[in-house]
Parts: sequence; structure tokens; C-alpha cells
Amino acid sequence: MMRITMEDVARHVGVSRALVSLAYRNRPGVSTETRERILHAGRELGYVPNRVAARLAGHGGNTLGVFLQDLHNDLFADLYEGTRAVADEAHKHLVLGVGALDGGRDAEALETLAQSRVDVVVAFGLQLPDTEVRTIAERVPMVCVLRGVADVDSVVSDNRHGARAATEHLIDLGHRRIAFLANPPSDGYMDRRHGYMETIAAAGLRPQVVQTTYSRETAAKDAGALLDGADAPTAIFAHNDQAAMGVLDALALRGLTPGRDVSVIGYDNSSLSKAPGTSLTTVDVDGVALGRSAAELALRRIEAPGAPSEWRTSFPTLVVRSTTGAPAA
Amino acid sequence: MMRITMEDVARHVGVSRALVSLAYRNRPGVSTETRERILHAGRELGYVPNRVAARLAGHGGNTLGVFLQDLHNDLFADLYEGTRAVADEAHKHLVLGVGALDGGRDAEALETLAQSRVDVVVAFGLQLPDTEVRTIAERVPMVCVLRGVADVDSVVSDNRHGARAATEHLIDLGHRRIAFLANPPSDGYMDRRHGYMETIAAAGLRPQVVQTTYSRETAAKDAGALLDGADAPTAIFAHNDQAAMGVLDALALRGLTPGRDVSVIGYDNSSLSKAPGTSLTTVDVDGVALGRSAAELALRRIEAPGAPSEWRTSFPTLVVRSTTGAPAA
DNA sequence: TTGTACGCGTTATCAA
DNA sequence: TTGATAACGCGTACAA
Repeated sequence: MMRITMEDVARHVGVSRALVSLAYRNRPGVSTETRERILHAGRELGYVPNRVAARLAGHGGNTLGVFLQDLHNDLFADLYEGTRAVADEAHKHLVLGVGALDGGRDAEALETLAQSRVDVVVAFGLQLPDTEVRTIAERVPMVCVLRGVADVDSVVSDNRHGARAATEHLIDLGHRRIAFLANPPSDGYMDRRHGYMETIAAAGLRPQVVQTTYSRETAAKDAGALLDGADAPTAIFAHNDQAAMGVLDALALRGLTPGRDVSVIGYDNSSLSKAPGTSLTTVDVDGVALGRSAAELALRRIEAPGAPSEWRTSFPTLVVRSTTGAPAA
Repeated sequence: MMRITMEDVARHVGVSRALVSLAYRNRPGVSTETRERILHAGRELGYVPNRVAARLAGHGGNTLGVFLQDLHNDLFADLYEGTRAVADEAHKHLVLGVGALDGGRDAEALETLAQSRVDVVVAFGLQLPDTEVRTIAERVPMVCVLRGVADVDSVVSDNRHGARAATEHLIDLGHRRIAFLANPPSDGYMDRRHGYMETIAAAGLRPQVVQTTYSRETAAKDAGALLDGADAPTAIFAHNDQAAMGVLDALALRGLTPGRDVSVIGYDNSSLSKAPGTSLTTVDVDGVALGRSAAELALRRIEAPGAPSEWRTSFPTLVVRSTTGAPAA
């Protein structure tokens, strides 16, 4: 089952290899009639263009790398959707790399994308420390999404703003003991915590931060401890929807009703939050729009490699559903 | 910012390029000391191996293509996880392609993988007709997952079995009017419908099949029509969890309680079904195991390109949660 | 409009 | 253990 090459097609049609190349990329320089003959012959012979060879020979500029932190969180599906739409319009190829929930595969995935010689990497949800990100960004241009890194192109949603809105909503409902279930502290992911802290402080309330992980199970455990402890909160703001699910798990386990006994807010407006029985109050970051924005920055970066880094900030919106209400009594 | 190549590293160390190549792939033929010197110099110069060139020059055999139908459905995240685990152990690279919910990008994504010269494609959830799949599989070896195709390596979960279990569960609960909210008919995705049909027939009941799409919104609309119609069912079995979400949406809209007023069963045991407020009764296919199995078949296919095609079938299990119960009256 | 020739960065073969 | 040298399949000036 020998592989057909351009050479074979050229010979079969009786033209040069260069012409076949031009024909397949429909570039000027080939008569319409010749092109037809070439494409027809290619089809007939079962020729499949070799993208690997093309990329080696080409001068680059048409491949975006995409890093996805976690396939289990469908916020990344939205981000990808946005990026893909823009990339399609610009006729750019996408090469994917997938991380892990705990960030343990970030470096490896980025390395793979670099070795694959993508022209720029669009990274959704990196957990690598800022300094490492900057180091990598010096070798392969990067666009960080959901996470701002100084001196690196970034597309972020204002997390502090979102956290403030969420916390204020709880305060407005009358809650006084509001806990924040925080993600592990790491560069670029502290703003939700800050937004919570400053809002709580401004209201003259006592902050209560419990640090958890990115796993729903751990979040459930940590929320459980919180609920069972003395002076349990009447409202819990979780760092994201997955963690909020854990909180809901903990509530269910204790026969407590979200929104009535304890209010819960998540973050991301993932599809999980939209389940009818869940109906989680959360913060919407509009992943598709962020993904589009990121792709646009990436394209710009390809055009102007030396341009100064650019940050794009958007503002999330609070989505009030049924897991928030006035405190129980 | 000239790219450093193997040549540069070789010159810098004072050895041949071939030796650098061997050193980087830690293959025999390089003294430990020389290897150290090479790797050290590489690091110092900022050398990044060019995977594109490597794949062009190499004889293949170490790259798996992975097709993911839809990033919004986290069943595919499980499948990917399983495949990645096996690929990692075998030191194989993964190249990803992403489809679309309606199957409209299947051909394109597979074409891209073929052009990327992957050695075999592991396809999760293809919607292409059987004949087209077979045609493509002749050019690039394929392993179809969640979907059996004759003469093509396939890893499937017995959908008929799962659908029977789900339907029987509803019958055992006492339901007599059980509807099936079906996916669009297409090759390889008819077994859930068949399993439902034969179980209903065996029980002497009247089948009621309503065809919907893969979108949650459409499912909600179609389920709504069903609920509003004459002789509304007391139980609805949806072709997957996403569709079941739509059913739950429709119930919520009408103030009906799942499991009490109307029973609902989904399929996939996706994370959506596990939300505490949802707690959807569903059928678990164990995506991670399927993903592992698929990767194993893929590896086998690389080793023995000419071997006869193999099918692997596993059996799903019913997961009873709270959306199913005895009929209302 | 067409063809020639060189380069892309590796891997692999074979001889030293 | 090392070092030339030929593929690998294609892009692209440049010449015709």
C-alpha cells in the first residue's frame, strides 16, 4: 500500500510537481483546465496531501496551537468553539494539546506544541507560574486566556469584578456569614478571592476562606467540614461551578436545600449549572467570546511578531438562578 | 530569533548530527558522557526538537489520531482520558481532531488526521455513514468507538443491552406508557431504539418513539410536545443524558417533578447526570475503559496492519438514581 | 503558464 | 562508538 505522493500525481498528469502543489493550494499560476486535470488525477490515484511535509517545507504562519486545561469542564468547549470559528475564517490549522485538572501536564503539553512548531499557542487555563509562562512565551508566542500574565498577550474576564458581583448579591440578600471556597493559590488565579475579600471587608463582615482543590469530591468534603463546623456560613461562594457542585453534594448529603437553607454561587456558567434540578446561581464569562478574542490576538501576533503585548479584559455577568435566596432565619 | 537546529547543537559540541539525534531519543550508540554533553549543549542553546521534521523523516508507527465528536459532552473526556493513559504508556503521540454535535465536521476532521499522517485513527462517536467510514478506513486504519462498523476495528458498549435494562426498569416500576426520545437515525446508532422496542413489545406494551436531535433545546421542545399531547407517557427514556436534560427542562417548565410525576432515564452517566439536584437515572458505559480498550486496539493495529478487524463489546450498567419511580397514580 | 533546483530538519543506512 | 549521505514530501524562488 505505497503512499501516493505529489510526484506520482504530477507524473500521471504529465506536469511538474510544482504545478501540482500550486493546484492543490489553489494559488495563481495554474490554468483552470490544468488544475482540474490535476485534482481529478489526484482523486483518482487516492492522493492525500502530506501536511507534515507541507509544514516542514512551508514558512509557517498558518498553525495555531491550542492548549485546553481540562476536557471535563465544558467552559473549555466554549472557548475552543470561539477560537475554532475565528481560525476557520482565517484558514488556520489548529493543533491541540490537553492538560490535566491539577496543572500537572501544562509544561509537557506546551512543550509538545512548541515541538510541533505551531506559530502561536492559545492557552486556556494554564496553571504554570508566571515566570515559567514568560520563559516559554519567549520561545513560542502565547496568548493566555482566563489568566493574565504580564508581558504576554492575555484575554481575561475580570474575575475580581465577577466575585464582587457574586458576593454583593449574597450580602444584598441579607447574608452575614458568607464563606468562599477557594481554588489552590497560584499565579493568575487569585482575583476571585480578592474580589470576595474586598467586598466582604467593605461590608464590615468577617471573611471565611476555605481552600479546596479543582476536584468536585474534595470540594464536597471541604464544604461539608464548613457546614458541620461551628458558626457555619449561610452562604457559600465557590471558586467555580465544579466546586459548587461539590457544595451541592455536601448539602444534599445533609438534607439541606440550596437557596433556602444555604445559598450557593458558582462561577463559569457551565452546562452543569444549567441543569434544571440544579439551577445554580453563577457568573457567566462567555467562553465563546473569550475564545474568539484569543484567536484574534493570536492572528495579530502572527502578523506582527514584535508588537507589544496586549491584554483584553471583558466583564462577566452574574446569572441569578435558584441556589441563592434570603438566609434561613 | 533564528531557530536552533540539530546541526547547531552538533557543531557546538563537535559531533555529527546523527549522534545528536540518537542522544535526544536516548537510543543506543552514544556514550553516556557524550549524551550528557549533547543534551547540556542543547539546553544551553535553547534547542527545541522539531517534531514535524522528525515525523517526516521517520517511518511512522508512533502517532495516534484521536477524533472527538463533541467537547461539550464529557463522555468524550472520559474516552480521551482512557486513550491517553494507554498511549502514554506506549510512548505514542496523540493528534486530536474535533467534530461537531451534528456530525457535520466528521469528514473534514478525519481528512485532517489523514493528512497529518497519523498511523491510526481512534474515532469517538463518528456519525458518518458506514460505507464512508469503511472507505476512509481503507486509507488510514481506524478504530471506531461507541459505534460498530463491520470490517473496521470497533469498541462498543452494547446499547441494546443498556436500553433493555433501562426500559425493563421502567416496566418493573409499573409504567405502561413509556416513550423513547430517539436520536436521529443513522448507521450505528439504532440499537438503543431497538432495545427499547423489543422490550416494550415483549411486555405487550405500545411503543411510542419520538425522534429528536442531539441538542438539549430540541429535546426539551420534543419532550414538551409529548407531555402536552393526549395520552402522555408516565416515563420517558431519552437516547442520552443531554437529551434527558432537555426532558427535565420540559418537566420543570410544567411544574412536574421527575421521578414522581414523570420518570426519566438518560444514557451515558455523564457528569450532568450526577449533579445532586438532577440525580438522573442513566446507563453507565464506562468511557475510560472504552477509551483504554480502543487505544489497545489501535496499538495492535499498528503492530499488525493486516490483521483481521476486531470488535470489542462491553456491557453497560443501569445506574438508578432519583428520576425514576412508580407512576403517579 | 510551466519547469528546475534548492532547502526545510530529521531519521536511517552503511561504512569507518 | 562515530560520521557521511541519502531519503522523507513538499514549498518556492527563479528561470524558461
